[in-house]
Amino acid sequence: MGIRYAILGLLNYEDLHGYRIKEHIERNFGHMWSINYGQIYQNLKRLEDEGLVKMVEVAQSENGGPRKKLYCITEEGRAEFSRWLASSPDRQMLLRDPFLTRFVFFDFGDPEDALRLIDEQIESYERQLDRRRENTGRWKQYGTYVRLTSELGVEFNEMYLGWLKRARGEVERRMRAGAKAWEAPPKR
Amino acid sequence: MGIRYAILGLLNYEDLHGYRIKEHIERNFGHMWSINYGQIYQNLKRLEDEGLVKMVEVAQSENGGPRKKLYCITEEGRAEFSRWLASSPDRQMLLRDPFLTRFVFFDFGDPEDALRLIDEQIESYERQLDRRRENTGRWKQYGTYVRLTSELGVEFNEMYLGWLKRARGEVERRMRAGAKAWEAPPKR
DNA sequence: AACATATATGTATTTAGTATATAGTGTCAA
DNA sequence: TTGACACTATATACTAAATACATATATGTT
Repeated sequence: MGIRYAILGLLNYEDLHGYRIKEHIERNFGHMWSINYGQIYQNLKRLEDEGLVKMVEVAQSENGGPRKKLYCITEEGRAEFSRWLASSPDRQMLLRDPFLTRFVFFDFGDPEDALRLIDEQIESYERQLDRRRENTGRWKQYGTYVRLTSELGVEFNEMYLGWLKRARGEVERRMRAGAKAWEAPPKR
Repeated sequence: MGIRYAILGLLNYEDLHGYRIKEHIERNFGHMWSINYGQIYQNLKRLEDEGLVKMVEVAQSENGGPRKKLYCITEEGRAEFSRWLASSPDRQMLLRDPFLTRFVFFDFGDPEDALRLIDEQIESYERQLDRRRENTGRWKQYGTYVRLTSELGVEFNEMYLGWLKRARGEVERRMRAGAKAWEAPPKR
């Protein structure tokens, strides 16, 4: 029930259709937020059933093309969104990372594999940090809260890159020292 | 398919049953990892069907009590775990936070509500940081990778608390200045 | 003509997460 | 002594989220 309110929140800014919502989220929250069409269209349908949004089908452009369903938030929608916004979040932050899930178990793995995976992460997050910094300007127009959130994104990225590089150093030093003979388990 | 390998990973250390696995995860990863019995028992069953773990039913203790199903990793299981461990993660980090989801939209809300929610977060993360710092010692026995991961947890927590406090200051200052008259939407 | 790309929506399936049911044992207090 | 509560243990039902796949039209390119 989080996507539901994120969509409702975006509709506070302007009327949108599914495709544009995905584009918007990708562009603005793409770092920590990746969303799928399936999730969007299902949520839009349900929001409409509940009367929190209204839908009008419109042509894509003068030249035709697939028609789009433009959604606009209703008064009921705004009221429901306000209630949610002021309510205390019921859950803690959720962080799930397929890299970290592997990393924490690497005492059972080959340090060389660990180094390779770390390097992949460093490269990926360095590119991400560049993009985030480029975008900070654009986010300012949305107001204080959006700007602060984007700053959090940058700070997180910097912190994480720092940790990755430190971890890399430790793993490499430990590997060179040959501190622990790593034994491959049987492959079959 | 992440929980599956996390369970397999824990079984590398020692034989475990469902209840103990949850306890283990809660104790050691409880900050960023919360798992549910439903997920554990389903995954254990499936792992057994696939021959990656073996199960023996044993009594709980001498005094009786509900019997437990003790799971142990097989050779096939170890091989499959090794393959997974060395494979490049297919997805990016996933961060989902019901507080941040609200925060980013607070240009449509009452700053006083924002302050209240921020204060709740600060209190919660300050307690969490204390617990994490207490635990760092215990984690060291598990090796370099577990220790590094726990250090990441602490660094993340410190960074996030810093951001929360800065954000609080900005919101408060902005509110006092009355920079923007906030208008409540119709409640009904 | 064939192919890629962009716009647009939708369904099906799998995985993750939440809630709740069940059941035995031990403990402490009213 | 019984009854509430906590602890150990497993299991199922249900909801939400995430992924994969399917469809359709228009534009530009080779």
